[in-house]
Amino acid sequence: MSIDTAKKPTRIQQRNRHKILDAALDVFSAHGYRGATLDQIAEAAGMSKPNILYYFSGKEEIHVTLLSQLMETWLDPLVDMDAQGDPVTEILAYVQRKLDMARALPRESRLFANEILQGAPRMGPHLKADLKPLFDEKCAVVNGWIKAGKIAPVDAHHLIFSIWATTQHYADFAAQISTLIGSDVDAADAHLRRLFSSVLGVK
Amino acid sequence: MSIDTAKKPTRIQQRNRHKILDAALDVFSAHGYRGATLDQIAEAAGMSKPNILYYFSGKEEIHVTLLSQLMETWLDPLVDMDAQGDPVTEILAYVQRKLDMARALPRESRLFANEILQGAPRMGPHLKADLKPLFDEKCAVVNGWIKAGKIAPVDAHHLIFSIWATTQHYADFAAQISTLIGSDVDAADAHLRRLFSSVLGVK
DNA sequence: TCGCTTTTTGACCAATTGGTAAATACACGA
DNA sequence: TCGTGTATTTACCAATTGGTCAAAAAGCGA
Repeated sequence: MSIDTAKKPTRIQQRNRHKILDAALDVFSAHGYRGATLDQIAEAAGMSKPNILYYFSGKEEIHVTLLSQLMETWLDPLVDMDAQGDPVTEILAYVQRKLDMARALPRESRLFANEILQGAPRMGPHLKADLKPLFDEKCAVVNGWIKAGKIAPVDAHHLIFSIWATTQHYADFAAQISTLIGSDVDAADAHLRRLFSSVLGVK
Repeated sequence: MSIDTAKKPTRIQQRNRHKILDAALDVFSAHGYRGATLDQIAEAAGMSKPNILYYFSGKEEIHVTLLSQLMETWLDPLVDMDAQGDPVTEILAYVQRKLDMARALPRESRLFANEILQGAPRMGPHLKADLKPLFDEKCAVVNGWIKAGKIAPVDAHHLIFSIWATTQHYADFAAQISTLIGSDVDAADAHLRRLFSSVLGVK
């Protein structure tokens, strides 16, 4: 019986699919979609290539599965930004959550960056369907805070872009950063806190 | 006679090498090193694959040539930051130059981002040899400005990282940005000016 | 233990890839 | 116009790649 016919997955299936996805995340995030090979993934997973293809219908399905899973956790920090909370606190907490996530999940960050760099060929729909509504909603929240005089009049779109750029930079450009400075973890936190609190109008 | 034996290059050689590098920049920046194929480059250049290999010894040499050429122009905006000028003016002008460059040379930005994302396998030496000294020098300049009380006490390292991240983001993540907002060019300029001037202590 | 399903593998394949060899077409100074 | 080095192409190759198939192995309920 084929695997995807809506039966409850075996414990072996769960474990192996997870092993494959973890190995694939290593390989895809390091080499990009085209640069990754099924043989690399198979070796990293400690399984044979045909066995990989027993659990996934092909290379692309593995990649798409990773991107879909990623999209969920990737949006969480922004989802949690609360329109009812204190604006500056909320925004700075969002920055911190993004930074923590980039540090905890650097492979996911690079997988995402790779996909976007290449024009989001496999994630365009996801961006429009999942990210855009959330982005618009939170921009509206920020603009509401501005109109209420709670924060300085920044451009909401570009404020969020700046937060994404500066936080993900530490994961995506780690190779560059590590050749320029020894890892200086707390300094990044403090710097970004200072950067964004000052633009929001905190004295 | 082989090409690289230190004879002056023919006009045809110059033109074709340039055509190849331009085509390769298209392909490499869109697909990454491993994802790019010589056939794609050949087609984009309007030449046959063996003819490409008549001008370059292989795929890797094309890529390395592009990265070397890029490194020069890539550092220019930072080189021009003048320790003798007005600190805030100098830093904001640097931000603007980086932003202009990301807009004028998005392919180069993505080529660079691709290389760093994958751990800088072909550019590690360049980073240490060219980028690091310049980076250290300019960090010292910024720290000098801070000690002189000319700007607020920011972390020089992370300030520069933030400038790189926010400016290059517009080139590297263009696919994402264009699905979230219609291109809003001037707003990015104004936003980054506000962001960095506020953190530098400008009221 | 038996019998059936799930899981795993070794052998294989067609397409693509980076690269080569040799022959041909071309430019251009004498 | 001719001859020599330059430029280009056609035909090809070995290695790699994503993927298939049938057979073997391993689980597992009865």
